[in-house]
Amino acid sequence: MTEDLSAIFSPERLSGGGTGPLYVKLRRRLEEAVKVGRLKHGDALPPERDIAEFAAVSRVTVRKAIDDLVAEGILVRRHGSGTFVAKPVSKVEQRLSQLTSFTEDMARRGMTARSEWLHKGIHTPSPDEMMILGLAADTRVSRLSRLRIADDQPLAIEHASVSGEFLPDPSVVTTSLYAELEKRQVRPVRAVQRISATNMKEADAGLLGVPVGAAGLSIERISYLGSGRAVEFTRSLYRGDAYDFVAELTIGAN
Amino acid sequence: MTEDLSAIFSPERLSGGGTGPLYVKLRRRLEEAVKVGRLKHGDALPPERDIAEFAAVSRVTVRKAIDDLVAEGILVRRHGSGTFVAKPVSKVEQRLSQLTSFTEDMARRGMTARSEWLHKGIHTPSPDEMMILGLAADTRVSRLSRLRIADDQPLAIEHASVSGEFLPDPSVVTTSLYAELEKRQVRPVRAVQRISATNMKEADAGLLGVPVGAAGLSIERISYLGSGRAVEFTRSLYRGDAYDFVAELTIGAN
DNA sequence: TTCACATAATACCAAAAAAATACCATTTAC
DNA sequence: GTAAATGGTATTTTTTTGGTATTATGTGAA
Repeated sequence: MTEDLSAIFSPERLSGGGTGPLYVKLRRRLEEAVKVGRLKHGDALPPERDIAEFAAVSRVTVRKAIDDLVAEGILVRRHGSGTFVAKPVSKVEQRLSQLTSFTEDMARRGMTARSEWLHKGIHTPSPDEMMILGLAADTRVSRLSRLRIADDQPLAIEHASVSGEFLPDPSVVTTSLYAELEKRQVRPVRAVQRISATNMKEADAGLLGVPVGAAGLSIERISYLGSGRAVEFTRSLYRGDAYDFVAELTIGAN
Repeated sequence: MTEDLSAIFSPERLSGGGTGPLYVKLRRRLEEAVKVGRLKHGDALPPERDIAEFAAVSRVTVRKAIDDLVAEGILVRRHGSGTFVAKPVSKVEQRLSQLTSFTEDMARRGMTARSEWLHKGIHTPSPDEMMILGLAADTRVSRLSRLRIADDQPLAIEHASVSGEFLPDPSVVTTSLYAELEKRQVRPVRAVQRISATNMKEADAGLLGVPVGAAGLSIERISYLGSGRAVEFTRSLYRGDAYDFVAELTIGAN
């Protein structure tokens, strides 16, 4: 995408634009352009060389102006590709995204968390997985099951299903599924989860060390790419009190 | 079929044609030609090698331009045969409805079909709808329920849920939901459906005029945009024999 | 003065995208 | 069946773009 250089970077505007060093003036112009919405989230800045030539300053000066905005998280640089306006991350989003991490959740309650793997494998998708992840019958799905343990007490069973396209080999996952997906450039930006109460069946109750029929907290989560494509489907069963609500989770980019 | 290469791909038009990489310019030319009707549906594009030679670029550049248009469904490639302008989407949509349309399905069995609306309304999404359609809690969903009647015998109950984003006002739907979505440029290109048997509950059995507990055919369908985004979620309950399978429907582009 | 430091310019490095080349696989015509 | 035509793909080269080290300059404080 090509910006109108003159509107933001014209030398006249710079020379007349307030006080201080050149790079500060440039930074103010950029900051303003983003704030006003002249540069929208996702937009590419012109190449540094173009800005420099247009504003009649050296490229390093341009870079210095951009440096500050990158440090503030307003801009994002990608080597060899360009500089882009970052996506704003709201506080609500940050708060909600914390809900997905078992480890952090336990830490907030003053517990130490670990987990034991029950299963990692690649399978033909079940009808549910086909429906939810939008898979064809001849594709594969990676399944990961683990027992979540807090303070040496088993607390939850977690079953994750990921399209094989995004995670061909589940054995590479050691701690965080999201971290592994991130490595593969798969970045879910949004998740919807349902939390409800259920009575434990024998197998689950046994693993969690509670009597059959005890109340459990069932959490189903589907996470989506920016395109709307479903990436991952996780069913978790927690020991604990019952409540029921639906939360929308937006995971901040970058 | 031979096209007039110079009209679309001449190097002069490319060098002067706007900004950006070569393949973007080429793509714009092609897009324009199809939109204006210079290339009509079914027409063959010239071979990639010819376009490349004529436009004085490499074949891979031509391919990259075509890639995008194929992804958008505007062009179709056939290995060893050629690249063609895709049929207008209405035709494609028709093929989807051929596989899922109650009316056509009944016609194929020699029955005359009609339907009675049970409900049309806009609602806050249920947990299921939020999960499946990927909706936030503060969005809306259109629900359409009807009784499908074949040869004056009630045969099925159908509940459709569509994201309000795609269908803000369900009352405008008279016969075909897909036709209405098509009007709004919403074109699902893929659907996954699950068909299974169930025992009828009292309410459904009453509507369908069968005894409580009679076997019914439950069909759940989710249709997706090309991007992978879920558009519509339909649950149908048919009278009839029982079978269970998962079907994937891909809309062929030729 | 002279040192310290911020500012700015020059020159070169590295990653990514764009484009070109060469070869493979499938379809169609004969 | 064979050969020509056509789309498919892997590899390489070139160009574009951000990253960094080095040098020069100006300004204020010891």
